[in-house]
Amino acid sequence: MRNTKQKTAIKEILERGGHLSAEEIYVLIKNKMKIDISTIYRNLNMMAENSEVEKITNPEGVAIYHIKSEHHGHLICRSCNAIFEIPCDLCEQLHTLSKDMSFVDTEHVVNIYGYCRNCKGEK
Amino acid sequence: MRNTKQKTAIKEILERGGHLSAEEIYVLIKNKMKIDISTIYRNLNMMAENSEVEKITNPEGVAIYHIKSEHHGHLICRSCNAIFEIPCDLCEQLHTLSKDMSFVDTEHVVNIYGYCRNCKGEK
DNA sequence: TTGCCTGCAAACGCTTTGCATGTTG
DNA sequence: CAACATGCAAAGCGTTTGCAGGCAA
Repeated sequence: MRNTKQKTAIKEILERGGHLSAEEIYVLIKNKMKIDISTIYRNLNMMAENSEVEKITNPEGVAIYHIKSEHHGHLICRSCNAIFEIPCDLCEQLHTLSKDMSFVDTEHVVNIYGYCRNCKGEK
Repeated sequence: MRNTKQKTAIKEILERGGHLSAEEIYVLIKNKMKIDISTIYRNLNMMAENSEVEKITNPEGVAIYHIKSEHHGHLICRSCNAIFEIPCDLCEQLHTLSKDMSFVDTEHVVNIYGYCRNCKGEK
């Protein structure tokens, strides 16, 4: 895997810690250098295969990327689409559940949907 | 919301208890009657708004529909894409977590990815 | 210099939408 | 009869892919 400035730019943005779509990353980078969104997808998918980043799907079906970190859950705001991380103390329980179903678990996702502190009033 | 045979057919299929994409529902119905896939999408989206069915997104980003039931989690097989339900005893904990973040939770999703009993050998 | 990476453009798959027609209540 | 649901076709959107040229090693 070769180093390019596009690749570096994508990593830098993700290392700020956000949860971003390819489109959002694209907008942030294209002001500063020439880049195509297909390059972003290609790099993100590679990084996901290398387990450098994690790919989740938001309620609208759009892929969201963020650097891989400790097991955690997501709070997803139905109003502004913000995603917050929450610590996940449930790993053991989920692993046990899987074993009960003779299922080999490689990963789990805990998503809580609702309204964040800023959007509470709206519904 | 008016009754039509297309609507009835969609409901009947979902009431068998599966987790299906619009395409899969379409294939099952079109052998028996004239139906267009847009009709299926329109009906599923209506039912989702009425909270009759639940809409989740599989790892490939495809919408999957199933009748709304007790809170539960999903075991999702990365090999054959089968989805199994698991009882969810975690509701209270998730609700507490949300409150700690001053987040108003309306719903949560617990997805465990891995390999089901049939596909275990493959990875 | 070699071969991986990029930009560009086109294709792809899932989902939605506009419109004329058919069906329900 | 009026309102709504349907089929059809086309558009929309996020994502992927083929290809020729460019750049890193």
